[in-house]
Amino acid sequence: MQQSRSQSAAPPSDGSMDCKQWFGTVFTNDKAGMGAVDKDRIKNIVYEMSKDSAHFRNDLRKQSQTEQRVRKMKERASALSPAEIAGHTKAMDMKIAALKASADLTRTWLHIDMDAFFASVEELDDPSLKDKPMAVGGIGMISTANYVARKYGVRSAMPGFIGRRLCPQLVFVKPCFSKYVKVAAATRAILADYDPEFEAGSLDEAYLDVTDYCQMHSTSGEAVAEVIRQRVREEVALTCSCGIGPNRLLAKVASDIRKPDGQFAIPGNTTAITRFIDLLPIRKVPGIGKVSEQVLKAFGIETCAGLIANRGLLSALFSPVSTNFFMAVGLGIGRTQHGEQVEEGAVGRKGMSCERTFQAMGEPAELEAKCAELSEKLAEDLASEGLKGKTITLKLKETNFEVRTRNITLTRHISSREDVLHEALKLLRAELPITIRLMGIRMSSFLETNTGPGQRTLSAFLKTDSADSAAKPAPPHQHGWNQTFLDRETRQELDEQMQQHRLKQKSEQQSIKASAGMGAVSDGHAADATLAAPAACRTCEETDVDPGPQNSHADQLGPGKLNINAAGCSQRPVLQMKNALEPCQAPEAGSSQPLELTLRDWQPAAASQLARSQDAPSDGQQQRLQQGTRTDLSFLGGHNSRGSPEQQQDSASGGKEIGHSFPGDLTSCRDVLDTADDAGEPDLVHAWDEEPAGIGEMPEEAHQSGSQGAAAKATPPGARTWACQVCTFGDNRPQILRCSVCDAVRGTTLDYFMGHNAEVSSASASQQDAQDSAAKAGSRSKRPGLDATGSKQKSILRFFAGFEPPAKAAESSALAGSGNNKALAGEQRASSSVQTHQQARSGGMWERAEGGSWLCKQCSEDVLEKDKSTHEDFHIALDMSRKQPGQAVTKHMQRQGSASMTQTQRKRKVTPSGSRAGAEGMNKRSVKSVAALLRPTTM
DNA sequence: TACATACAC
DNA sequence: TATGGTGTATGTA
Ligand SMILES: Nc1ccn([C@H]2C[C@H](O)[C@@H](COP(=O)(O)OP(=O)(O)OP(=O)(O)O)O2)c(=O)n1
Ligand SMILES: [Mg+2]
Ligand SMILES: [Mg+2]
Ligand SMILES: [Mg+2]
Repeated sequence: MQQSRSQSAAPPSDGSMDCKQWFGTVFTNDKAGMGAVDKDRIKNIVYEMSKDSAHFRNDLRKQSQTEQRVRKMKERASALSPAEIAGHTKAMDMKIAALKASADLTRTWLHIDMDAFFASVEELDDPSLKDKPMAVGGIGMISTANYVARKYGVRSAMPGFIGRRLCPQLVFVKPCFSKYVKVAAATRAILADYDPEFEAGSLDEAYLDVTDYCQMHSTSGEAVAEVIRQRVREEVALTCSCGIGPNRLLAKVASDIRKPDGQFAIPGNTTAITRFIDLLPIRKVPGIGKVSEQVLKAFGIETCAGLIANRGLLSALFSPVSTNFFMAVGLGIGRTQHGEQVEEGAVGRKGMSCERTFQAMGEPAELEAKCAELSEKLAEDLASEGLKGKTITLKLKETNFEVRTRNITLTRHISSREDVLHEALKLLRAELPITIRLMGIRMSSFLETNTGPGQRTLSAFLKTDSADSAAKPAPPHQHGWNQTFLDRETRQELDEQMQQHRLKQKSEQQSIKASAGMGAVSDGHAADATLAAPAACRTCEETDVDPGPQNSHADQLGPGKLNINAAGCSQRPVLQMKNALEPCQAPEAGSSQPLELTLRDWQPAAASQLARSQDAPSDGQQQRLQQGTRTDLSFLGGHNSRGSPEQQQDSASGGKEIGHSFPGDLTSCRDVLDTADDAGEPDLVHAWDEEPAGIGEMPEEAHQSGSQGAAAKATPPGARTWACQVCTFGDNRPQILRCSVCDAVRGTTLDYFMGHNAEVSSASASQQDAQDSAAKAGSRSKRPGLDATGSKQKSILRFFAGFEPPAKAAESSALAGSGNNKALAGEQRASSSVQTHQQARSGGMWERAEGGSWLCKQCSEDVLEKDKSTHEDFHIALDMSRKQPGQAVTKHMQRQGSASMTQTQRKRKVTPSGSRAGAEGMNKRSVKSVAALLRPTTM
């Protein structure tokens, strides 16, 4: 059948092009802020600087492969008979009909994406960068650039030296993930007010289903977007862009249209959707990247209308998965549900890896040493999550940039450094001799621990148990369980238990609340009386509560709920970095310092309160802090870098929706769409590139609160910080914390961590712990709006991967990733609960036992040195569950009054953004990245 | 299961 | 001189 719609006229080409011409597409494709750039100039500069490099030759190699692929497809296409095409078209018509029938246009989704995120955060620290072209990264790699720099063609993933050539005045700033994580946390705290179940796609973006919110408040998605952007501007001092649409795909694509600092809505009617999607360049679709774009263009498909118009051809040439994806995209249909939550004890991730780029090496001894380093690091990460896998993959990138992966699947699951190294070395030796610039090790095929079908889970046990008696469930150790409790699996169960406990308490408390009013609040305060002055909490009570969010999430996290935030309930934002960071680690090489983040404070009232607090630094102090920090880190310039975390996200699977049947028959779905109803004619503006508006200015006062003690507390060299396992485990959890007392949703993992770091003096290690653990996740795979799968990811972060040795300057990689948890581990500290935690940890809870182990004074358990931290976390969690019978929260107090926050979200399966799976209701998501960004710009 | 690719941030 | 790190999905064998 004929396509009723015509694709944009793109002369089908043979897919090949002149070398230079093709290369010109590198870094010149559409990107926000690049509308006015001189693409030819960029093309020439990039080409000239790259043409003799190994990297460029690798690009050519890949390009020729793509061309080859296109040639084959063309051959197949020309061999198709008209009948075959007709058959495929018919099939697609049916598929389209099914998609339409299952489409749900009644939801309202928002996709929020921060503008030039890393760069904007750096501008907060140093406002003088605002009007200068600036890039976050290093001479080796740029993570992102501010909009001023984008005018010169500088952009993400571009080598710094090319950026510098494009713009000689380009200022380089090393990435500092911890700052980005904090800012992201602050932003998310705001988002949670509109959809407590929002899904973070990465550190800088999130999907919100505001359907319920809109209904409840009789408002529209656009209005909500305006409010959110305004709040982000005021409370976080950054601008973001928002896309509003009936599904995730459309919201995601829309968020890029008015960027920066803008929003764009696609109404939920077929007319509007069709108009929008038809003209949308395919490359704008998440999941369609450089290669897919090139292939599709070879068939004359440049905009999404072409996906439908050429449905028969696409069906004949592409796999069903891709074809379905293309049809959904062409119809503007995407997921309309949040990702599904990960089952309790299930291993969410599919794999975990560690890789590093370094100066080329080929010496076996060196290679093996590198392998050992990676094994160690990976083993640590695996241990941090209690994972054991049986497939080890060794990744080698030759000096010509060709990548080789070799893997082996064992019959048993392993996790130790020794075992990992042993297997990795075998894989490595089989490849010798070889000279490489990168090595990586990945573990996958994880052992699913717990919760087997026939296995009775601890939570189930407790549930039953507690249900039978009025007594609160006894803490695990009181049940006579031994130290196996400290194992990760067991901890997961403990987590469940805590959740159940909390749930129960919550319901109890709610009834109490109903009859006693503030009683609960008082109780909460009382619990922590020693730490804080309740007075400050008063303001909280006025905070209005959003019922929805609350009950849906308050209990998710188990123990995690601690509170955090030192600032006091009245101060909204969580951030307050005051004590923040202590760098979790050592000096990173070059990264801009973590401490600076001055997260602002929010409202005037809060500001005044802050001013009073002893921690609140004056503006002057703050500046000094910042400067100091910078200076301190300057020495980094050289070698290692380390990274920090970023964040992650999730997604889930799609479900089916309710049907919308369209009139008529589908022979020509497109026609149906065309004539389909609808009112509201949105004026869709297809102005993909807006002029870069500058980044929003912030009110001076927004820069007040700050970190104060931060700088002061430098972590002693060699000091190692530990992440609170209790709070950490459950990766992927979105980090929102809700104050059980006042219901304010503010904190985040960061805040969280703020209070949980404890230093362990000596200890070995690498401080990378923190970073490492941070998030690693971030994957992406599926086509964003649509995907379907769901896997989880962790998040991660780490960064600074950089170069090692010889190169004096290392670069670090910062990347973006998503992930949340651990990453931050080391960073901050907050005032309140922090102390509690620190006491728990460091305080005299340990006594030397014979044999080198330790005796826990609280439970008399004999614990090994390596398990101390976990054990401490166990007590913390226990403590919390007891104190807070009422609800999720644990405390609400603190010195100047802090709010207790309860973590709100839980992990979800993550479907990468570009997954093609599940055409209609797919899910997906996550990310991360890092960057090598850091090489010193010294050159 | 093994490997390479594509994609996302 | 110089081009990142982590993760998921997909296609093919
Ligand atoms: N290849 C990439 C892409 C992105 N990032 C990091 C830096 C970005 O600031 C952040 C968010 O990515 P975005 O794609 O959202 O880009 P920006 O936020 O920088 O810019 P925009 O205003 O276009 O959203 O992720 C990265 O490290 N490496
Ligand atoms: Mg962004
Ligand atoms: Mg983004
Ligand atoms: Mg795309």
